Amino acid sequence: MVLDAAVAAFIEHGYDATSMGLLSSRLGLSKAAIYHHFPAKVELLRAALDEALGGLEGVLREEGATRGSAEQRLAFVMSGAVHVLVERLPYVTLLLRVRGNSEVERDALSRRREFDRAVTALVVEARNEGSVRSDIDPSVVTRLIFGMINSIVEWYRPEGPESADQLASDVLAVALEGLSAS
Amino acid sequence: MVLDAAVAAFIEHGYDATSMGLLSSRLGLSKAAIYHHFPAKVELLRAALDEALGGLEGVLREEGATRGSAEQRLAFVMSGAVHVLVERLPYVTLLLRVRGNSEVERDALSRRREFDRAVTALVVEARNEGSVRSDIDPSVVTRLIFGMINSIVEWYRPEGPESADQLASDVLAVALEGLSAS
DNA sequence: GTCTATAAAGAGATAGAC
DNA sequence: GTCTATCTCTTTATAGAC
Repeated sequence: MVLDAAVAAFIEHGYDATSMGLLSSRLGLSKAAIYHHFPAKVELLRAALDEALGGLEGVLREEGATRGSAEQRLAFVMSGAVHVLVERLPYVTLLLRVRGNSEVERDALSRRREFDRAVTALVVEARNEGSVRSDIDPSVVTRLIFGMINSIVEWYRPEGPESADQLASDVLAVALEGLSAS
Repeated sequence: MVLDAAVAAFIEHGYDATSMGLLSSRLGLSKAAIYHHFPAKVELLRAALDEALGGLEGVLREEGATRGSAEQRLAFVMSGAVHVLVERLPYVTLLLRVRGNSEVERDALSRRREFDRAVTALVVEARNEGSVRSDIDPSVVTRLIFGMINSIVEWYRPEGPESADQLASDVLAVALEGLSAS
């Protein structure tokens, strides 16, 4: 598929630095043939980012994210984010590289910030509930935890030894209990 | 300074996508003037990456990283990495964006992997010592913790409310004890 | 140490044939 | 649905004047 090849190239070289020429030679197609499928380079980016954001936003709409204690909902969202990240790895990887250099990128950043706000609200709830530590600013906690989760795109490979479920469980353990023994 | 302006532009647009023309207009200099200071675009990248890697490698050479229990040395290295990251924020940010698309980038990635290996060895030591949990693979633990630390470049701003010392202490707390209350 | 001018190559995108 | 050919603009880098 054209989109998957494009996303792989965008990840390797960055969106701006990926030329339609490089893309066409990777696909074994002419540049004109790519323009038959997508009207402009930026539409490839838009489609990929929407795939990633749709997955993350979907987690917040699931029942596990809206029912139960704040602690349970937070754990559900963290685990759900890990699963989306693994299942849509290239798309989420690309999303995390976006810096806001065009309208499409700024729209994606805005949706991403909305997701962050929802998670921070959940951390605040869990904190008021007494299940999350109250000695650190909630937005710092959210950023650190999602920094940990998002960093998975830098090294996780689906064909490797660790399954998505195992990874999600490891992330939850380290995030909730830390790396200290017992 | 030419290098600082270049690094800021590389961070915003990506190295490959930053043209010497953009750089020259930001500096208020002609392109030819930049070539008087640096013989090629890639030398700006090399200088910036060396600044970041030198800082991280320096942490491993300090006394706190070579003396004391593995637990103490690991905490020192984590805290030291946070401080280097804050003090050399643009350089480290650029380092973390490098993907290995040229010889200079591959050299930098290789030095970064060497740093990672040293930290993983420290985690293994701390684990054998009984101070780090043994139910999760040490290289996964290292990647998650440094994923958390490295993600700081995405949001930390020196002019903000949190000092580098406060941040380092928050990171150590979340990394070691997790986000759960008590 | 900085400039203007320019070379040579590559960019995104389109026209029109098949 | 894919091609070749082409347009126009921008790219890295250099030459040579001041």
